[in-house]
Amino acid sequence: MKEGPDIAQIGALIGDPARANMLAALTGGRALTATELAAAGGITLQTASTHLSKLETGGLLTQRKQGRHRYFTLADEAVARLIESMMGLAASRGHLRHQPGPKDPALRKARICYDHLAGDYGVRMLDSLVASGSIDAVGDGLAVTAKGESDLRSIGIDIGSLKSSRRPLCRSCLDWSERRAHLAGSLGKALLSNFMEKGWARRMPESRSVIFSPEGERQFLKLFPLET
Amino acid sequence: MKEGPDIAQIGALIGDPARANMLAALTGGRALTATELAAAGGITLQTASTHLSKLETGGLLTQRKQGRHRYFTLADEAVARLIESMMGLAASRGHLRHQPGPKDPALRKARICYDHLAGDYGVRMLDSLVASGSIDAVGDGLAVTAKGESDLRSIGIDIGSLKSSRRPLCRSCLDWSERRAHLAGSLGKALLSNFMEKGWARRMPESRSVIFSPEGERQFLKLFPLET
DNA sequence: TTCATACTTCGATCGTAACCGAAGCATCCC
DNA sequence: GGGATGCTTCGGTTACGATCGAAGTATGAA
Repeated sequence: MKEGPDIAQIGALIGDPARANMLAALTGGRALTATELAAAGGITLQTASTHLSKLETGGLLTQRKQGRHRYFTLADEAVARLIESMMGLAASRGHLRHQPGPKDPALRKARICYDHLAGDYGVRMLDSLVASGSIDAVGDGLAVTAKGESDLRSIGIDIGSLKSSRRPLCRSCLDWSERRAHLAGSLGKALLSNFMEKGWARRMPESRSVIFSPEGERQFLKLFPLET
Repeated sequence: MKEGPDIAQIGALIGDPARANMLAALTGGRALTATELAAAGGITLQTASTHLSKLETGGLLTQRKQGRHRYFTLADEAVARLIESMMGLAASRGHLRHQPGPKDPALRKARICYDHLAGDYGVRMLDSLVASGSIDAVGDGLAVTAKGESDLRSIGIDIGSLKSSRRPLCRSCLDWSERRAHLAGSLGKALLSNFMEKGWARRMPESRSVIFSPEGERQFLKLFPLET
């Protein structure tokens, strides 16, 4: 029975609460320093340091020195997907870190998932893109249609240049709060940065929440209507 | 930073080597007894018992009493997917339980992944189905075409009845040995059972290996040719 | 009933790893 | 240079959980 890859190492790395919290914080997509991650994990800097080196040698994180800071990121999009899918499973099994509180609503409405939009608004956006025929949903897979390509160009997104990257253009990502798919991949990322550049939305510091301005919200809801 | 689902619980469950081995064994899709799982985990029956109850209350396993036996299965296809994707990640990070040994080749060639065919043959089958136009690959998603529906019917698989199940018809599943996608979902399952009913292939006891008979292998390779 | 098998629960041991205080480097600023 | 900040390494404590022996419960067989 000693065959195949070793799941236990990765499981154990994620299995420690402090480390899990740090990883969850990094799902926000931002590179964070050791000190910030220590706070996220609820531990002292020394302890965080050893945890971080374990996560790095385990291949889940990469670090980048910048001056006297050390910035940590998830090693890979694959890691981000694993974390998100574990969140999905955990949510479906009722393993919650706390009961839904007052801070949750904003998070459920719109938040960052690695580098794209998640939560109610993320799900709505994908639904709307599919309903309008901009994106073709086949099974689990997503593809931009010709109509979608021109529609998206009109709001300032060039599909052609996105296609050239090695990263998949569209990918569906299971949303742990909505339990439905939202849009990941390079297009998901491009859309979110587009909103932020236009000033429609901005990130909250120290959190994964995404806040829409009143005008941005109006535009967003108009651009991605819900058909009833 | 106390927001969202608790990954650590699930990670910790998978993080113990004995439990990880038991879960990996269950990825074979068979229901296994506590005694068999104890052997798979390399531990005594008492220890296995406590592990199994933890896994069950954690929502990763379900058990079914049958006489004086207790049969355990993965709770869900979602759990199976998580385990497989962790295997993929572990393999890509070089976390191997042992160096490739003499027993590996059969496993790399064809093995069970929950309930469908994986390994070299699994990847080949999907490639061939896509190349022949039986399956449409859009991004990560897969869909059966009209041609595929009739082709598959001719080998004894009724897509119509599969569609009625709640489970997705096609799903791509990342193969940890080939690092490419193979076919999962109810169609993947149906194809494998079709091969076994025809006597083309059978499972090895105590292992995830799938062994093709000489005639079965001939037929399989003819049915799913590799275009060069 | 008696015995055997399959499994669980109890109790105790033991190892490992998480943790923090303190000290040690490295980098930046003045 | 001196002093601050960011992080790592060391050492020692502590706590949790994995482990197994032994005893207990349930099911089946004789």
